[in-house]
Amino acid sequence: MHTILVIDDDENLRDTIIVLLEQEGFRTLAAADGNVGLEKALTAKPSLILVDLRLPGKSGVDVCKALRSARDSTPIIVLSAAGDEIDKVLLLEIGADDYVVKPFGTRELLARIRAVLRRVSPEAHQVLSFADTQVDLQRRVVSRKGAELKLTPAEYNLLTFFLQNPDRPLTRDMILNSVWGYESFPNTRTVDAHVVRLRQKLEPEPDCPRHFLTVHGVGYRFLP
Amino acid sequence: MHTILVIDDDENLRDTIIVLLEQEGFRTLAAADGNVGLEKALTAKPSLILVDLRLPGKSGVDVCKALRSARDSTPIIVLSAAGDEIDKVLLLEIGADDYVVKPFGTRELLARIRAVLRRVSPEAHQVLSFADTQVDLQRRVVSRKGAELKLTPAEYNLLTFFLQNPDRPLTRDMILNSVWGYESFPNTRTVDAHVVRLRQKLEPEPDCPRHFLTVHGVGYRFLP
DNA sequence: CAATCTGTTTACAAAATGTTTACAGGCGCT
DNA sequence: AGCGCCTGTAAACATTTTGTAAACAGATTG
Repeated sequence: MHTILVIDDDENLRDTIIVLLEQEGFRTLAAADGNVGLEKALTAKPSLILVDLRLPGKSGVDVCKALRSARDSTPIIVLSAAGDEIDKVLLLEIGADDYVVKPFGTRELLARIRAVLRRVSPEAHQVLSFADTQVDLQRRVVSRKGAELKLTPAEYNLLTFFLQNPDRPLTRDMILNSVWGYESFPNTRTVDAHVVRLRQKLEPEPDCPRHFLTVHGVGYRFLP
Repeated sequence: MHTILVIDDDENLRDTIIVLLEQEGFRTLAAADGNVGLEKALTAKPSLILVDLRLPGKSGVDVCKALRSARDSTPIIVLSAAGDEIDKVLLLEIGADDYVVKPFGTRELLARIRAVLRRVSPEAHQVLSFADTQVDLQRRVVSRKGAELKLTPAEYNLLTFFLQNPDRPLTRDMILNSVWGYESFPNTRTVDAHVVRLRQKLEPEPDCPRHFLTVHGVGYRFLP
């Protein structure tokens, strides 16, 4: 999970951003001025830094320069007020990765953050595999013997749930709650139907399952 | 496609640059010291060389001199640490084409690389292609089997977004954010309509898409 | 070995999702 | 203003997915 450091002296804006980021599942750190910000940046090793250009104490530019000359390459997105003369070349030279002009929309900010994070920490393709099957969780692609398989959303969700809970008997209720969620109340037979579909697509011999096992009287168990 | 050789003894920086370049579609080669670098430069014929000034063994200056005296005219961009006295005259004399001072931003580096490559091989626009279609990102021109295709701005933007994110399911929201921007809030159906238009203009068989694939329940996926 | 319980499979209709077409407003151009 | 092209939306249509029921199969128990 990513931690994002927000350095801005405007308490109101800072809190707004913090709340937004936490809603989106980021961990956050905050600093009200450049010195504190720089210290947190160096000690807490955030994944990304949002820094205001104008700050009491050290300016945003100073923070960037200090970080980069400490050979720290944490990605930085600069926030700049509408009035500020934005010298793009300067920003790039001090090692900023992107900038956003205030006032900015939440979607814009999030999109820029995600874009920078994606660019910096590329494709740590987490690929789970069992037998001759690979599941690429990032790309949402399942392949067997090199050939891509088409899974429906429900099938894919069920499969990832099995993959995350291998080797353990799972009751139909546990599966329903985790895969379908607490809001929907489908019949427990639904689980069976989908297990059948998974077996047909993923088991070498669908009639004699070797991975999606039945635990009589209990539920199912996935064996990698 | 261009191959870029990176000669730098700082493993961290080297890897960062390599990853960046590969994300941008360059092939890469790496070397940690001047001797290895020189050898790779001569044997692998890269399109461009990034070389640190200070290197163990042969310095960056030595590498340049050696290359040029071997009548090799591969363009060279010199990387220099912030503290280094940069003697521009020296750089020009040894045949460097540009230099970048550390710490530099990723965008700056890419811009310089593209500028040098463009200067050296002016014909070589950055052209992405898939199947029998070429997309010239500089000229914003799309052609198929030599004939120019007329795309509207929205279609072109959508196409380039797909080209830059191949092989990965993209949700309608991601597409909206990236292509339409953060300010506008069009209906997600809008994406569908434009995908249809792209398919009609670019797919050999628009009813049986082979490149702009639907991922049911998720969004779309572009397959080169 | 029947009776009973549990799991499997098939088929199907409802729901969700995606495609296509048509169209009206917007924008630039003459 | 008039024209034409681009675009977003809506509505009709098509397809895929999915939950359920019912028939079937296998396991368990007394």
